[in-house]
Parts: sequence; structure tokens; C-alpha cells
Amino acid sequence: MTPNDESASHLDDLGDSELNVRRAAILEAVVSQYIGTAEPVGSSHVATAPGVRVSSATVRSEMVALEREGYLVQPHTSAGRIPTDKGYRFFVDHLTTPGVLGPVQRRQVSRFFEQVHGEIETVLERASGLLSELTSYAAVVVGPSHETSTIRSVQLVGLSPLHALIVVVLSDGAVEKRTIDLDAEVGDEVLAATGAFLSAHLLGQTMAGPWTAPASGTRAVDGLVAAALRALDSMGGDIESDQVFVGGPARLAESFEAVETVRSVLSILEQQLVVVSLLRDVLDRGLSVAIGTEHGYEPLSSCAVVVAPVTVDGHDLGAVGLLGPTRMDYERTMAAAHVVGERLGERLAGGHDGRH
Amino acid sequence: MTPNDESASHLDDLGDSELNVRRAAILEAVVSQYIGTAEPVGSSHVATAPGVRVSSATVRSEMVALEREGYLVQPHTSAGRIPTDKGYRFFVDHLTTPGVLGPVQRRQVSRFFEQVHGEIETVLERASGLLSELTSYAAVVVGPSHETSTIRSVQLVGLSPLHALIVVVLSDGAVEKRTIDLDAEVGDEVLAATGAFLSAHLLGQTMAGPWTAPASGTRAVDGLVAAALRALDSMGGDIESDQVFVGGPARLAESFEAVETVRSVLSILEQQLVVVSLLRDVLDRGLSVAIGTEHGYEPLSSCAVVVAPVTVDGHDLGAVGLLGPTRMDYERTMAAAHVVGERLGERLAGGHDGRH
DNA sequence: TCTGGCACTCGGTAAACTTGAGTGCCAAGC
DNA sequence: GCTTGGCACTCAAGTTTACCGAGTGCCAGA
Repeated sequence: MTPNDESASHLDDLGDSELNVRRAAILEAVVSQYIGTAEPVGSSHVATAPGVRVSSATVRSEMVALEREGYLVQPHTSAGRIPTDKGYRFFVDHLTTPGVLGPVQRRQVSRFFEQVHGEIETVLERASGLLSELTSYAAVVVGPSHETSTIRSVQLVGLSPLHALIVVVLSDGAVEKRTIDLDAEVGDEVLAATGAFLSAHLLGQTMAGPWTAPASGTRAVDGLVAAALRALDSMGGDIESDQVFVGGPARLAESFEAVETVRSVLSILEQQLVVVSLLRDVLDRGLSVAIGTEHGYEPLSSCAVVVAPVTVDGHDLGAVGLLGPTRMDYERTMAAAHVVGERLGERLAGGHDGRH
Repeated sequence: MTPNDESASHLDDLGDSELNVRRAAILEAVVSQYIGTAEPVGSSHVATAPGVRVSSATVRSEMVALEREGYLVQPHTSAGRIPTDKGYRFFVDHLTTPGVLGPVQRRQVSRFFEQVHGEIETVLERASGLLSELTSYAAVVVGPSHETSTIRSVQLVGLSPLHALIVVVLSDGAVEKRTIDLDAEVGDEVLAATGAFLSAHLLGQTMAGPWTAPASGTRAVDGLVAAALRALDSMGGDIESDQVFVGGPARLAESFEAVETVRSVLSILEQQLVVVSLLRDVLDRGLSVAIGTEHGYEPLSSCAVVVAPVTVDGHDLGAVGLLGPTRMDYERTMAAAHVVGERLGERLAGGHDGRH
């Protein structure tokens, strides 16, 4: 007398991620319609969807089962259904088409990578803008950290009688600087000599330290060397931290109705460290999408995060991410992240790190 | 039979910015109450305010006059009054107390400037955070442009066989870099020599160009020099543009109810050039506050902008700005901008530009 | 097992009404 | 001649009531 229950329990045996073909079709219809309209989806709408060839009554009973299994919820009795995070997850995991950009956007990407030029930082920054334009969501681009890069050059430049600048060039093209207070006036020649001395000695080392202070010539130089090493030491932190670029944060205000949500998401984006570890966490788990609470960051529980790695020769050099509402257009967004991430990788590979 | 009209026309003769003492007191009461409550202010509330010793009926007739003169508006009949931009302007111009920070915030500022250290960029960035924390509005800090700085050093560093980096150090401590594609392999010594050669030749010049290409030794070096000069050329733009740091953009979502307002203000903040010229415009007009449409930027018409210059020896080296709703707490905000701007100026003066 | 039918639910909208803060005006008073 | 208390009036916001319709759950029949 309870055919639904029986069939449901039968289907439950298939395991969580496996659904009846029909149920899957219904779930997919609900999700895609909800993504489009942002309105709870009723059974009759689903019944008219392509791929679902049953009456609304049947859809209803299936939806009861889907709700029991946690894929859908009703905002209130006598309303249509809305996907849960689990529902979105199923939808995303079962996207048949690999996701393709529209022709306009495709050309936009091509044009971008044809025209963009300049230093990596510039490229990454502008790429974050591109991503956010492509998707109309907020975008994040994380560039490679300089942790493993080695020192290519150390230079000391005098700025004023009692101030000098230490400039370090790394093998990946990054440049870091630090001001040094001098105890006494030092001639340009001494500065240059000390720079050359340090350069020769530290060449090839990473910025990790600890710094060996090689005994050198005069006492004045030794003091200078010590100060330089202290400066190098303080660079460590900056060097470790990855470069983060946020594109189109204003789009968050388009994505979310509640101003409070906008605020909390914005303040997450202000914390670069959090952003980096968020993307890294998601990638490490082998995901390309984190929906709702899957990533474990409370304030982002109403968001979905789409991530794609930027790889060169199989090494992760960074990541791109997109931040939108859970009812985002996953297909297009994932396509955008994927394409831009990939082309960024090619771009980085084509850089000075060894095209030849 | 129309005493109000007569007295009003009499008062109008005093000119726009001069109001009856009583009217001024009433206007001030309306503004400050509205700033506090965000609710239209009724006559009876004003009548009980300190400094206003008349009945609500009198307040009412004065408010009619204030409305006729454009200082107040009624959102609708039978509602209290709200200040217009002109009303806020009068309020700001007639602030008696010069504006003082609370003891807590004062200590916060002191602690900040005691503790903060590192490069200018870091200091400016963190200062924008400080400002936004102090006021709970979004903050902007514009640092000095490098336009007038002169070249202190030019260095060429090899990164890979066919790529080199040109690193330019300016007299104010700024460092700019650019990648150079090499036509053929060049030894480190040649690179270093070319760098030294350029360095000697360009020393003391500003980044404005145009670059003279001094005839040098070998042909290989000449090609390298040409490439370096092209790179220097492309630095021009970057060098001109000032450094802009935005602090606490998330606070915008606290300041404004309408999500659309948040969006439009955020997208303004994304455009650094606009931000810079906004601040500069306001400062150039000798203002410290721009209310509503006074600054002429449409999307910010529901904002007030508080600005303070960062000066060293009378020279404007930058500016700090705060962005909030027109009903912001002008007194505290102006105080915060003033104090932080001033102390930033001292800090910059204490830098390498010549403490001694 | 599916489907059409039917009673039921309930959010959302609209209309009618009430409330109260606030106004404008006026006549009396200082 | 200002100022003030009084009074009638206005209108946004809240409350109540009613209604509509999308949508559901259940059931009996095919």
C-alpha cells in the first residue's frame, strides 16, 4: 500500500550517488530550472521539461523521494522545490556536456590572450578581470609563490646618505626590495661591492634562509652585510605568500540579494590568505566545485566556488576561482575557469621559465 | 498676514550661507539627529534638543523656511524632515569643534604608527585598513606617484638563456622591472656591463623619457641597449600612475541599504584612476568633504567623501579618503582622515627622503 | 505502475481599516 | 509682532480580512 516507499527503499540500496534514471532526470530539470528562474520549481513545470515523460503526479511522488533523500527541499508546504547543496552536487557531478563557452566569450578569451602583455603580475591581474567579465561573478586568480625560486641577484643601491635599498631578483623574475638604515655614510662603491659580494655568495639559494654570513673584508662591509641579511630575512614572509588578484568584486552585489551576504563574502575576499587556502583546499580534494558548506568556510555557505588549476608541466603553479551563488550557472562557469586556467598555464610556460 | 514669509525674505537677504542663529541651531539639530537615527526628524524632537529653546510650533515654521531655502526636505507630507546635501554642507561648514577622535581610536592610531614598519607600500596599505577600522567606512589611501623621481640604478639580470630582467631603482625607493626577450644568448658579464653602462648614462633622469640611446661599444650591446630602452619606455605608464590602496570595501555593505548602491560604489572603487582623480579634484577645490553630487561623480551621489592630504614640507604627496553615506558621522570621520593623513605625512618625511 | 482528479495548504497580493507621528494654520497671549 | 497651544488634516506603516492560485499529497481507476 505504500508503493513509493517500497520503490524508494529499493532505490536507496543503490547508494547515495546513484539515482533512478527518471529521478536523475527530474532532479536535473529542477536544478536547471531553478538556476534559470530562481523560483521554486513545481511538478508541472518539471513534467513539461524535455527528458521527463511522465505526468506531474508522478513527478510529485518522485520529488517526495528526492526530498526524503536530501536532494531537494520545499521552502514551505505548497511551494515548489529548491535544490539542496546535495542536489547541486549531483547535478554538477552528472553534467553530461563538458561545458563549452559561448562563441562571444570564446572570442573574448582569444582576444585577451592575444593582446595581453607585460609582467606576470599584470597578466594575472587582468585575467581576474577577464574571468569576472566572462561569468559576471567575482573572480580570483592566484599566481605562483616564489618559495622555490632561487636568488639570481642581490644589489644594494644608495638612496640618501643614510638609507640604502636592497634589491633581490629571483630566478622566476620576481623582484623584492627592502630599505636599509645605514649606521654611517657608505660610498656607492662600497654598496655596489657589498651587493656583488652578497650576490655571488647567495646565488642559487632559495629565500628560505637561514642566511650564512660569510666573513668578508672590512668591518664596515661586515656591518652592511649583517643589515642586508636581516632585510633578506624579513623578505621571507612576503616571498612565501602567493600573489592574489581579485576581479570584479562588485559583481558580488549582483549575485546576492541580501546585503549581509555581500558584506560577509566581501570581507572574506579581503583576506588573501583565506582565499588562497580556500582554493588550495578545494583543489587538494580533487574538486573543481565546492558548493555551499563543502569547503567549510562558514561565511561562504551560500556560495559556490568553482576552481581550476593553473598547471605547467604537471606542476600546480596557481589557480583560478570563481565565486557565485549556489544557484550559479555551473556549466558555463566551470568552462570559463577551465579555459582561462589552461591558457594561463600555457602563458606561464611560454614565459622565461623555459620556452626553449 | 504672512509673518513667516516676511521674516524669511528678510533673512534671505543675508545670503545663502548665513542663517538666523535659531535656524542654524534647528538645522544642526535636525542633521545631527538624522545622522544618529536615520529617521526623518520631527519638530517636537528638535524642540527638545539642547540649543533650541522654542516650541515645536515655532520649529515647524522655521523648518518650512529651511525647506524653502533648500536645506531640508520632507520624504512625504506629514513626515519629519531630512537634510539635503545643502543641509549637510551647512552642517559641515559650521562644525564648531574641530573634531576629535575618541580615546580608544586615538590609541589605536598611536599604536599603529608605533608598530607599523616596512616599505612605504606596506605602510600605505595597512593605513587604509586602519582608517576603515577607525571609521567603519571604506577607506582609500593614495601614495606619491614616482613621476618626479630620478633613476638611481639600472640593472640587467639574466633569467634564462633568452630572457633577461631590467630592474630600475628610483630615488624614492621605488623599483620597477620588465622582462626583456633576447635575440641571442648573452653572457652575464655583458648583461652586467650593459646595465652599468645604462645606469651611468641615465642616472638622475626622470622616467619621463624620451630616452637617448648613447652609442656604445659592440653591436650586441647596442641591441641590448635598444631593447632596454623600449622596456624603460613601457614603464612610463606604470610609474606615472599613483599607488592606490583601498581598505575595508566590505564596509560599504554596512553603510548602504540598497544593494544596487553597494554595487555601483564598489565598481567605482575598482577603477583606481577614478578614485585618484576624485580625491585630487576634491582637494584641488580646497575641500575636505564632498557631499552627494558635489564631486560630480554620478554613481557616488548618495555618498559623502572625506579627504585629507598627505603633505611633506608643504608638498602634497598623496591623500587619504573615506567613503560613506551622506549621513555619515562627519565630525569623527574628518578627524580620523585628518589625523591619519598628518601622521602619514610625518612618516613619509621620516623616510629616506631626508631625515637628515 | 502510472495517471487524472480532488481536497487542501499556504504564501502573496489587494483592499479596508486603524494608528500615530507629524504637519500647517490660526487665534490667543506675552 | 513673535511665540505658542490647539486643532484639523495628511499619510506611511501596521493590522485584519479576504481571495487567488500555484502547488502538494493522496487515492481510485486504468
